[in-house]
Amino acid sequence: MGKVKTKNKFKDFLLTQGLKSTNQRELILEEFLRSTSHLSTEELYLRLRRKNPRIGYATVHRTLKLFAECGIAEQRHFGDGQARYEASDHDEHHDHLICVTCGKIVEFEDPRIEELQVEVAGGHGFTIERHRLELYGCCSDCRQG
Amino acid sequence: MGKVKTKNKFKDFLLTQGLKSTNQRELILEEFLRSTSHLSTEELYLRLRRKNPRIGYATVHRTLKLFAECGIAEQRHFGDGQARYEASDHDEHHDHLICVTCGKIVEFEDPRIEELQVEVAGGHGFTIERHRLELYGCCSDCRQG
DNA sequence: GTTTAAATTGAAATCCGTTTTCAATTGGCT
DNA sequence: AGCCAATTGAAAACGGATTTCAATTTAAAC
Repeated sequence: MGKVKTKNKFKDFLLTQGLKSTNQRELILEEFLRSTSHLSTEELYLRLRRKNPRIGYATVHRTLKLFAECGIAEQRHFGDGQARYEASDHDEHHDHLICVTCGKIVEFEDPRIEELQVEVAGGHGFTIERHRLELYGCCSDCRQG
Repeated sequence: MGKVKTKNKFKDFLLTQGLKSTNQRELILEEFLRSTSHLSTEELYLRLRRKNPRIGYATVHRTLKLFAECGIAEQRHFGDGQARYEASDHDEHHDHLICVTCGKIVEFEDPRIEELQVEVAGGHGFTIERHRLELYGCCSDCRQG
């Protein structure tokens, strides 16, 4: 989803929910979209502080939750105890490869795996609502390739 | 792995690490093995309290970490913010189906998925060290089947 | 069986990310 | 401009994990 489209979606969301457009919300969305994804609240907060010291952690936190609620961002957990947010492409789901050495996060998608998941779940009488697949390992850079 | 074997493994671990065999550690392992897996520290602590009020949360916490270190238990996170521990079968890895309605946790294993994971990771230059696959959905009981 | 040094215990304190509180400020309507 | 509700940010509260520390227990030495 393009940046402009995302911004419009957020604006619409605010309108329909009776919420207000504020300078902070615009700045936070701007920075969120500018940055490489998978940012923690803390990281985004620090980036914003550099440019505009008059912005509070609580506001960043609340705004990220709004993004998630509105559907333009998704919350993730990669086991380091921090919540991270990524811009959501929305229609297409993807999974993650995480380098345990440098922390790099790569997104991937594989329909064959998805299909098998549905099959396996069905075999246990489950219908899948969502899933989480994370592969932890070592990237080529860190294997001195 | 049988209970007796597991207990021996833990005893060996304590010996080789210069740690001590204590009544608490025995009680905790006993209860851990008795219970259905995927217990949180809190849950295990409460169960132990019922039978023996003279056992502290900190000790349960520390002992579970010892179990993990020793290889007889594995720590898991299913997104409710609590760490859970399950007895490890060790050689064979498995993944989880989680019912979002009743919380039931079912283990499964699928070599075809594992294989595809290795393939996909390789395609991105990654070697896999471990992975996490969780399918969240609704079980047949909860679909009033 | 005593002694002794080191490990263990549990209550309470601390940590750390998340979330809430609340008085002051701001947005957006009339 | 004036009003009311939403928003903000600093600080407090929260919740699970972890550590501290004095008292206790273990097990090896005597």
